Amino acid sequence: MLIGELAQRAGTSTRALRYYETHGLIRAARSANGYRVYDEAELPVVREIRALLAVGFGLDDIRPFVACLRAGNASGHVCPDSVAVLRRKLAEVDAGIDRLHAVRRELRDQLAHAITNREETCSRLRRTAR
Amino acid sequence: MLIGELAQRAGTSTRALRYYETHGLIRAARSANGYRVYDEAELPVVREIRALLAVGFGLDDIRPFVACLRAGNASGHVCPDSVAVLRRKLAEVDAGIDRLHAVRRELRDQLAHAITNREETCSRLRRTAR
DNA sequence: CTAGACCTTGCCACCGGCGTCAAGGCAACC
DNA sequence: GGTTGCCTTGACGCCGGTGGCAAGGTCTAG
Repeated sequence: MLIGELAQRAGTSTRALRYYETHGLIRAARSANGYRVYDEAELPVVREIRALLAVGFGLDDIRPFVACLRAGNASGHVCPDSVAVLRRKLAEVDAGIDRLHAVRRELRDQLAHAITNREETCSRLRRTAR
Repeated sequence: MLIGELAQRAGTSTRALRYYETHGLIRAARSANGYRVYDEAELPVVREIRALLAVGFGLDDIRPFVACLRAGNASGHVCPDSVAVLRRKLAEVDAGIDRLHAVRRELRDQLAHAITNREETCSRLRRTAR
């Protein structure tokens, strides 16, 4: 399988595949003319990468999942390193949610305050506009 | 007031202040030797910029708030344009929260699934490790 | 006079996951 | 042999808010 076919079957671009390779996530043999030749087993690896990227993982986070898949597991999630990353990401997401809630609260307060004070203060703006 | 003093009083760097200036957010007169000279009124403007940046606004979003402050309002939030930005940001934050909740759900499922299947699949990894 | 503490403009680096050329080689078909 | 369509490496762009450095001007205290 050449890079174009793998890209198409995995729903990504050849550019992305080369990028994953330079970062040690996928492997390719080379044919006589220098073309990358992929084993069928790379397809689930690429799909795993894409799925994890879509969830918000970085390439470094994804590495243990790939290693887990290569070790013969049906899922890349079942190995200790993967689980550790999953736990960490879950904590990060929780922190992100908390942060966004804090931001949301502040935005709501500011918005409420702005609307309450709109009448008295905007008269000044209207004078300026004239 | 020179740029160093303004930076210190606003809790930021001279580099940031020059950046804000190139993006039309703050203003400075020039002294005979070419130094930027800031009016006292720039201090609350810079503070507003910093506060909004900290909440996650981009410089473009901040512009209407600055204009509102310059129009003489005690708060930069009370003008229609600012309110529109606040509303938009609030919607964006809500969307972000929803997205993170979806990610969180998926992570929890994957984590649960990984732990459930750990025993049967990790034996294979242990064999590989030897 | 000199050291050092300001100030000036300008440009490169960063982060991350690519997109998008550029310039070229190789394969297959008409 | 020319066109088309694959492939190769390499390098720049992006986004946004800085940090940091270079090379220089300016002001002040000792």
